[in-house]
Amino acid sequence: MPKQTFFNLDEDKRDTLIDALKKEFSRVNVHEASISNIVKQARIPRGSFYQYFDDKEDAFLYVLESYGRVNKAWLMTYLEETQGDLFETSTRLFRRLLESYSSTDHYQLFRHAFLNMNHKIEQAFTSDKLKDDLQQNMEELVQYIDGSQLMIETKEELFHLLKIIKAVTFHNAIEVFVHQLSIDEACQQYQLELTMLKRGLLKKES
Amino acid sequence: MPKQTFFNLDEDKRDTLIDALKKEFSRVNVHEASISNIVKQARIPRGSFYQYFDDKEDAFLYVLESYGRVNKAWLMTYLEETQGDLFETSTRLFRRLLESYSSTDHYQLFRHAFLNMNHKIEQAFTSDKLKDDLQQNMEELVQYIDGSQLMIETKEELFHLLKIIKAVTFHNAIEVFVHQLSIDEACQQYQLELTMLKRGLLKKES
DNA sequence: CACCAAAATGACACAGTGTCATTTCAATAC
DNA sequence: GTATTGAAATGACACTGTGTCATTTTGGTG
Repeated sequence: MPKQTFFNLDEDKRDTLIDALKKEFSRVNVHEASISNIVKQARIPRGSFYQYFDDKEDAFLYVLESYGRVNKAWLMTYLEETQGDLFETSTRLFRRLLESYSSTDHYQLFRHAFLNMNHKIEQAFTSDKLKDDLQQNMEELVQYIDGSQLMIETKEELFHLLKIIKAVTFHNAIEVFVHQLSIDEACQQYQLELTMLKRGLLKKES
Repeated sequence: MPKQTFFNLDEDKRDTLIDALKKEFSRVNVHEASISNIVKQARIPRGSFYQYFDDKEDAFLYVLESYGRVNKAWLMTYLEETQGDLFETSTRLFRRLLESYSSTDHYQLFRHAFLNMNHKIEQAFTSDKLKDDLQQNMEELVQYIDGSQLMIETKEELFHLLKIIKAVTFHNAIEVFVHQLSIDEACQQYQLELTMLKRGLLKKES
């Protein structure tokens, strides 16, 4: 966490600094990023940097955090917007996620943020806090889903369904961010895979 | 890639060096690892290190590579052993994967290798080389699966099924490696999720 | 034994981090 | 208007670690 001094900074100066951070962390990864570049860009003396942050890592995490909030928001939206068709919602949000990450100057950083997100969401998913949140939303959610044609009955199962969807989401997103798959293609694949999930793989006795 | 000099080294010396690399890269992550430590441990002069490797990264990738082969092997085994029940096979191999990664002195390194594996396998999955391999194995595989009770008919679908399984595998493995979930619990979850996938989520008209 | 290429060696230049003694600033008291 | 004081700013510098390179050693060959 940045030090109090950082938050005491007047807005202009802080913004300049944040911009410099984003620029440098977008240019290269954390370890190649140089504090010297940052302070040069932000036009602050070297010592000041350490007045604001513990170290490079600290600054990086701070910047990352701001994108982390996007993810949190995404997850929340996900839970809130999930009405009607769970799968349709997923596909829509998947596209939105990809597009929001793509339409930015700081692609590197976003990419990083995204890869990092896995850990974050993973944490969220395993943290007691979110489990509680889930528990609370569960009742409602289960209503929706029970109302549709899905075979989800217990909270346990819903939890695992979300986990599977998340896994598929993540892996398709990786293909976009790491392997340059086009968003359209990714969405198409994603949809296909969700359909398979929905339909299941066992042959119905006919 | 290490330089030729490295491969010319007599076995003893090379092994000592490799041990030193593993030790250092197990202790901390690549960026915290220090070449000074490595050469001290391996009792070679600093300059020699650069005779063998371009830099730290190069040495790291070399060591990682050796574990990478485990993954490749896993993937191959996966494709070969997949007979009878695809899902049963997956569960068995999932456990084997976790256990092989856990039972080692170089846990850090393994963890790293594993997280890295995602990229690797991802590459493999999107590389033309493996796609060709898959194409070749597909015909056979489709026979097996067609023979069982699964609704997989086209190569496309099989490809996506493998992708989904991989995604679920990876995410459960993460819970073990990053979030310290026990292997038994992970396997249990994994099995449950595969069952959901198999069964599908749409209510059958009854 | 002379010669040569490949490999070994370690001193050193260089880059980048984090510290710290000192200075500046701004708010409050008198 | 001036003194006081704590927070913040500043940049020189010590320190750590990387990669280079001129020099030495080694082992093989004519």
